[in-house]
Amino acid sequence: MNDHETQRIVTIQMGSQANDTPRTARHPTECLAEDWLAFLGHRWNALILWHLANGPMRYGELRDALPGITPKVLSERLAGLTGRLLILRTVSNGFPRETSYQLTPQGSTLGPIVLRLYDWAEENAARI
Amino acid sequence: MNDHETQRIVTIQMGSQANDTPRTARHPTECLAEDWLAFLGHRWNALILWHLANGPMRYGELRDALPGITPKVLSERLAGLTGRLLILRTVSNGFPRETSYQLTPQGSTLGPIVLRLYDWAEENAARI
DNA sequence: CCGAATCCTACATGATACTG
DNA sequence: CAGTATCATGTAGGATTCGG
Repeated sequence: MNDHETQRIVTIQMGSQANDTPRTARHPTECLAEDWLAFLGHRWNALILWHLANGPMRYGELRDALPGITPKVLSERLAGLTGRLLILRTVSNGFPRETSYQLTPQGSTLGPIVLRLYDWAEENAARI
Repeated sequence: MNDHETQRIVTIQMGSQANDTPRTARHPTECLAEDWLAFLGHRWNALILWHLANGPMRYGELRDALPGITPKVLSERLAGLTGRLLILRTVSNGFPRETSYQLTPQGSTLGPIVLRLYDWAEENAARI
């Protein structure tokens, strides 16, 4: 199993650098914002949330909405987002299988924040 | 060189991306927020901005304030932040040389946004 | 004091093929 | 349809050393 998207609890503000927690893909961080920025900075993650903001989507729909993403990476991202409780996975028991993903309440609250960043970028840094 | 650039057509309302811009991110993105998330998600970047929020700091001060960072990486980050006009670099002509970094107006406006993410994380995702 | 120049490794991402 | 399993590769981030 490939899990370079493990979760972890980070101490807020210069906590003791406890290494007893499972390490994440990158490096131990002390700041929650830093940690989430790293997570959201991973490719596709923010985009997936963006798409799901309009309502639930199936795996195939997401794949089609994200041209260039590979099934492996899409699975990884969905698992990561699910693990962080930003999205919810629902599987039907029919055939063919239908898996649906939708934002959790927490995932929804994240949208406006990213939106702010987007607005800021448009205003202040549209051209780098 | 990596030439298997998949062409993507997603248009979320993106800022046109100049190809001559120093792409610090791993991949070309179409969304400004996505791009900035990737940038800010790079290790140390947000933390450097955080530290500079309290006022100008010298290279050595930053290095000491960021335990574990190597001079190379610190230079890279400072260059990246400078290139994106988030911080300003000032060099004195004395000896020994004194280089000072401070937030630009744009860099300052970014702070509150990251703060929002921090608050969100504390509320909704403190324990993953 | 403030970096630049090398070298190195882990990880993030992708390509491709295959399965319940 | 909704994913795994392998395999490959660029690059981010770090260790170390040297220079102005």
